[in-house]
Amino acid sequence: MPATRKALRPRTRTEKVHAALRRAILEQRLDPGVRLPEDMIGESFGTSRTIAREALGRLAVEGLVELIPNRGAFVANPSLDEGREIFVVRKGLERMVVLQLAARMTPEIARTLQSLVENEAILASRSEAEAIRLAGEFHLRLAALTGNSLLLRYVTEVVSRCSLVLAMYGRPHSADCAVNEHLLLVAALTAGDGDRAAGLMDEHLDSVAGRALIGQRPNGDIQSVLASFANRSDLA
Amino acid sequence: MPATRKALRPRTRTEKVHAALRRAILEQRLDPGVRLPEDMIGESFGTSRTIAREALGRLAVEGLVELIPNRGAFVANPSLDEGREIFVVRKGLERMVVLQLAARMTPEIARTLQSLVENEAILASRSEAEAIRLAGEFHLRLAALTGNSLLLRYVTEVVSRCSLVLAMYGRPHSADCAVNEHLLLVAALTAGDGDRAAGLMDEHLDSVAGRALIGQRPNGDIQSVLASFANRSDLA
DNA sequence: TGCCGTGAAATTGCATGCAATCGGATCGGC
DNA sequence: GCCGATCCGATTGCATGCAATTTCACGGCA
Repeated sequence: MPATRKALRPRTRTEKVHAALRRAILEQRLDPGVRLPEDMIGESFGTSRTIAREALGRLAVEGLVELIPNRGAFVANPSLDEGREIFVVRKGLERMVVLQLAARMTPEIARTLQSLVENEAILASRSEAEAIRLAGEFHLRLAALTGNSLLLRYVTEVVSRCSLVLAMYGRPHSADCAVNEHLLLVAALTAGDGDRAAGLMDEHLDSVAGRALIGQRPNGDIQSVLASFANRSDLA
Repeated sequence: MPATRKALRPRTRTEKVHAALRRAILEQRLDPGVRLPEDMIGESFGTSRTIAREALGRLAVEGLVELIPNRGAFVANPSLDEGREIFVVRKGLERMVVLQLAARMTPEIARTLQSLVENEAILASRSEAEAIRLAGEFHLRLAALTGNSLLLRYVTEVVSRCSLVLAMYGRPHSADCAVNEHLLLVAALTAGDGDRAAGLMDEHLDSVAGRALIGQRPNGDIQSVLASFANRSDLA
């Protein structure tokens, strides 16, 4: 029974708020630089400040939130230079992913990859938020397939922050990934050609990052945004 | 005004305990798997459980502590497989470091590197804890010199966790770095030969990881260990 | 008008308190 | 003697309260 390993741990409120806030930031529902008062977050999720405070502290460790003592918490607001740094790291990490993957390619993984790109083409264009989420999803799946949990964690983080950077400095839709590029990549991977895959991945990421230019659009008030995320993370 | 810099942000107690605990774990003063009760930590640092709790939550995000809901916090206890995963990621990250560094080599950086290895040879063997700290220090400095703060953060994390892994599965002193290997590396770097440096770094890390074998030794009670760290992090 | 104290409101940092949950000891049944 | 149910102490999860700090508006003064 390889089904449920250790999955169903009792999640604490802190974990839920942490996860919900992360989603909200990564889906660009909370603009970079926006202030995140503890009171308001607690109120939005129906908890006390304590919970909000802990969640913010953890998000700060992840680099998604900036915590300034006695001043408050803010959605991370990376400079363009920091954005570039993040992309550099991402490229390095994703290179590891494809190399690892190509090295330990199996028919089963190959099949999984195939179905991945197929589904991607189908789900491609639904909602804006969905598109953003989907853009990173492929890369996350790839990382997950390496079986290296730390690598997955890091890739998750950089993919997240890259979409944040693109939200700030890219034009609209620049966070989207070209499906055909993914297709080429999968072809190289299933062929076990790690070097070629690494090259393709590099190009792919360059093409994503290359779209960085402008784009600015503020969101409405924070509370209404968080309300929708609070619903999703309702305790059963 | 007397040059009281405001650059020094006021550190919160949470941050201090967070940092102190991290040091304690990374210097192997707290053995992997050891339980970390909130009460005891708070007491050790002269704060309430609230602070200890927040610090533990943040350490969990960093992967240095495992947090089990309703059960408590434990010093991370990576399996041998997880240890290998961490080393894989570390090698990839440090490859980025040397490539970046070789690419943007300047006379000043070269000088810094030189003095780094020289000091290293001098300080090499003082105390056990110092040796452990020093082992990672060189790699951290390298990462810092890239100017990429995210890369630095990740390298910091993996170096930390690698020393933890070595504490568990390596023989004593296996966390130490060979100074002469560092010397060769610096030579390649200052020559701007990124590929060669990358190769050397790979070998270097393999030689460190290769020493993984056995080794087991529990530390005394937690409180006495934490006491020394509490002193260091006293608020001035 | 512009600048700089001054004070009040807002917000954070932290401690404490209480209910919920877990682990282990005890005890009874087989 | 071994195993499972039951209770109790220990510890966590979370909310609330209070002091400290920051922010911001106001008003005096040049």
